[in-house]
Amino acid sequence: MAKIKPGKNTSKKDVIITKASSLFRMKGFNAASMRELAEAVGVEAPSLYNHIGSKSELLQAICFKVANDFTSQLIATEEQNCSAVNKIEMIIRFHISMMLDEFDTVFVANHEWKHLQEPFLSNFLNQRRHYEKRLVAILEEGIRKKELRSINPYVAVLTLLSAVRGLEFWQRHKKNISTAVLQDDMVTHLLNGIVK
Amino acid sequence: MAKIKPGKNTSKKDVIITKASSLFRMKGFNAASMRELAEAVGVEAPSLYNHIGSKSELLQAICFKVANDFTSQLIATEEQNCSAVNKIEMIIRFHISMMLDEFDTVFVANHEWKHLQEPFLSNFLNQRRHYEKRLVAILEEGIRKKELRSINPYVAVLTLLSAVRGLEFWQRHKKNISTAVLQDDMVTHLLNGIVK
DNA sequence: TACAAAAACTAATAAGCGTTAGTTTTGTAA
DNA sequence: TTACAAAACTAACGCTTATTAGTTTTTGTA
Repeated sequence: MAKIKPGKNTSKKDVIITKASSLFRMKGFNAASMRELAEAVGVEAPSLYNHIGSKSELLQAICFKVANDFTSQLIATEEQNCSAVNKIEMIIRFHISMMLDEFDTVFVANHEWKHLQEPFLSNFLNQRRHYEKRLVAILEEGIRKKELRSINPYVAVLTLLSAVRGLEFWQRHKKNISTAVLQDDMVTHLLNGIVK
Repeated sequence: MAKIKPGKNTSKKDVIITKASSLFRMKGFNAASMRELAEAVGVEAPSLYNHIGSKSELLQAICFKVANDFTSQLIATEEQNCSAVNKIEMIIRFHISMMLDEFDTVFVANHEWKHLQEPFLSNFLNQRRHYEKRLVAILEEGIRKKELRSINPYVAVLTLLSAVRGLEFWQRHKKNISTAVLQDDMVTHLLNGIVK
């Protein structure tokens, strides 16, 4: 018997993907072995293949789950009837909460996408590029409407996304500051830097 | 004969480390093989061991070179007789220029330190933690002297460092914007966000 | 020109990898 | 209780890895 039973709405495949996210984050995709993953799941390595197709498939599942989550949220934000500044704040807050709530998967998508195989690698990069372009468009709108300083929107998007990504280092300081303060301080820092 | 000769002041070991930086950045430490590295250098794999001790040693050389560069510059900055805001700007600009001029090595130090072996792993993390604490101290000084808003200095340091780190994605846009504009825009964005 | 050291080479090793094949155990429903 | 399918197991394959051993070639110097 497996030591870890999947719950009612959680297939064993989901359990494997969750454990893989944690393992890939901690050791990196290449350094994490299927034998280690199997031990974390509570089975022998070959048994994993009753539920998944390959190691690569696990990375694909993780990366595209994250990519789709971000894209969906962006669409929802674009449809909102509010100022560009408000939209940017919503997006920043969403990124922050994803970094905190879906840490393992977001981390893996951010760091290990490199090891995706074609055509998944190209797909993933295209999706990310497309996402960034839509963020730039929102910033350009804000600049046009004089809500924002006339900075280079590419640089600003790069700065925003990278700053939020940096929450991967947050684990260490979690105890000292509440996540509410964290969110507000980051939004303040990043928005004040560009708002007129 | 080796295809690539070391120059006057460049030992073959230096050539190997440079090629390793590039390879580790592109493929990751684990995915990059010594055979690939040897090919890049222009020899057979075992010949590398006439110049280096191990693959791990290469990663150590790269990571600690970068760590020491940053620490040296921080010391020089701390000794300057100027405001906290000025110091922060100097540090931001140094980080940006390192990201642009020493791209491969900084990238590897940022992404692949995980694969350092003990005691090097602990050393590296301690050095980084120490570095961050000294940045926090500079920010605290700025807040105390009312140069800066009263934000949480840990959050601000995290935001600054992460934003600058994000320049690893810069390669793509290099053609569109000059590095001077880039530097100024980023400094503006990040400093305006915290300066009173 | 001869000698010594440096650095290249070929061949091989042990270990670990993802994965497959074939078999046995387990859980479910008739 | 029997039968079937899902999922576990053991054993093993072919491949790649970093690295070592032993040998030959190249290089610099006396």
